[in-house]
Amino acid sequence: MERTCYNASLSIKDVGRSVTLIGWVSKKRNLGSLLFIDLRDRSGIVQITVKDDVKVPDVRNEYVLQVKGTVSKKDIPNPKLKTGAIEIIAREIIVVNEAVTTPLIIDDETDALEDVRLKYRYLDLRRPIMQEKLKVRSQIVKAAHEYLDSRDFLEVETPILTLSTPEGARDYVVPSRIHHGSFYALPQSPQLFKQLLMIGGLERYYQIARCFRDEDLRADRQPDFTQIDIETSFLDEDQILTLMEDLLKKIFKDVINYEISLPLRRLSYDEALNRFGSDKPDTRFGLELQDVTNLVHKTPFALFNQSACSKAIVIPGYAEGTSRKNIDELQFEAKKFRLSSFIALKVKGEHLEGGAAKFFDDNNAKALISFLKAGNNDLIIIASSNNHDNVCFGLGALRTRYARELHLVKPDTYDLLWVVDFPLFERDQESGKLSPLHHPFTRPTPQTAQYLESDPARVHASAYDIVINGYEAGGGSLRIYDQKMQRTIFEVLGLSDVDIKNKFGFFLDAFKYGTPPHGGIAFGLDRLTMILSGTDNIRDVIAFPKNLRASCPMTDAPSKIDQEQLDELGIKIVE
RNA sequence: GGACCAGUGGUGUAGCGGUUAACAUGCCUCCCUGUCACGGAGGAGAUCGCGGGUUCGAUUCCCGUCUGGUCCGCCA
Repeated sequence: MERTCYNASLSIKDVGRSVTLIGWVSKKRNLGSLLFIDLRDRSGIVQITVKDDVKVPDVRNEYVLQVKGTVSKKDIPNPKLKTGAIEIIAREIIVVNEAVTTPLIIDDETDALEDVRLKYRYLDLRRPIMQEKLKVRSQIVKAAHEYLDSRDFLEVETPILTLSTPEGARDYVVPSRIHHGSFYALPQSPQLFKQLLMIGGLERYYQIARCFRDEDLRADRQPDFTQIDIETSFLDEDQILTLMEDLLKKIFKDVINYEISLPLRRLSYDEALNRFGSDKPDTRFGLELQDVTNLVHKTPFALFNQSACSKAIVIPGYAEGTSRKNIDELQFEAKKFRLSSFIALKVKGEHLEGGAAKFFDDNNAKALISFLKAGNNDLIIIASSNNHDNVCFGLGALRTRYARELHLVKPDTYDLLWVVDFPLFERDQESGKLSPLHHPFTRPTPQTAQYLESDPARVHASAYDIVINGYEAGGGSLRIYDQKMQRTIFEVLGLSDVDIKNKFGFFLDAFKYGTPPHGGIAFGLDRLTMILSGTDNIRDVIAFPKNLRASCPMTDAPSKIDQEQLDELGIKIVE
């Protein structure tokens, strides 16, 4: 179709030019013998002015129009529009296609709720704000391509139909027609393949990789998501982190023109947990956790003096207006984070108020207030338990909650850091079983590898997470490249010989043939896009996402399939 | 698997033991030559998610259920 240019490319410099534009009717204002049409294309909106000497067909919202006319200067510009200084005096208006009334208002300020937007996603995507987010996503990918290409990385695709492996998330599973009773799995990540590419001598690989995990969804979690997946050979941890910092720097610069200063801070897992109560801390605000175990041990309060760990956070100025009810709500909230209870104390000058204040004599109260550097009207929250991690994670959750409530985070600020030096394993609190904190291919640190069999909890991992604004935006590690060590890890994790052989036999086999030391990382493209486009909803940065029940409101997937298909696959549905 | 919140014209909300179910926006018709959130006049459009219960009477209260969202578990 004939088209001179995009709407928003026109400016005062084009006055007098004859143009042909194509777009959707965003809005019309009919003044009788004068008609204004806001014509929207991907670039933006321009005003079409139709005078009464021009024959106008029936034009309604979201009709597709081709408009021929002349660019003209407006007497009174509209400052709200990029093209506000000009208008197009129409010569001819052609209706390319008609539209019925849309179920949602196509505007950044749409009033539709999310399920309506998802059902009519193709209309939702017409909203400029949505297109902007997809543009950010595309630009991140472009920056990654450019950077990684320039550093000799090769983009390689790995299978979507692959082998189901135990552990980790639940697999999405695909039945085999040729092999009845056998199933492919969709990859939870290309982990094994990218390591095999290193063994295959590729040295530097990347992929914009689709990953699938059949777990419950969240505001920042989809079952079908995308990673910028990277693997390298012969680089040590510092070299990998440096390379990846440069990639992040380019992404932030190219996409939002934001300079991040390098090198990024590194925080050990231990420090992150103890200071911020999280393995993905948002350090744009304070409210740090402080250890008060020794201080509160002196009080005659059983919770305090019988708990191995007591930590506190101080909420500035929050004592005023904090009622019994607020605290109860918070207690309820805290229970979700395995924090069975906490103590709230209000600071009034040099005294404490609140239920547990009676356990503090003047000296202890003063000591606590001065140690925490708490001021008048601050609220002190103390969590105590024999489980150190629960205290930390629980307070960490309350910490972010208060930061949100008190607006302690400035918008458009970015906080990037590495969390490093993770434990290799974590122990399940109920079953006591060991499981890998990262994944079972993570290399133990040289200093701690010796404890693998004797005291696995003591082993640390050569692993790193990139944390941006409190989101885990990516994670990686150096990988095991020694067959014997890989087998030992599987055994420590409790895998039987049969399991090891069936699930990882091909993988372990490959290690024999000169495996290079290697390591890599995967960035969550969806989360990066969320961060750089300022949304906390992952569905906003995916063109056609699933809802919380993992179905697609537009296509109604997943769906039943007919009997013929089931028969072909040798599958019987049990009702 | 669990907790919490919500479900009322196309869309988003208000309401409340008895209403002609309100408002905004969208939609339709008419008027309007400088609008840009145009304005003016009129109009259509809702079995108040579904099922049951309490009640003389339920959109409103109770129970169940479904749907959507937020969170916990889960996400190697």
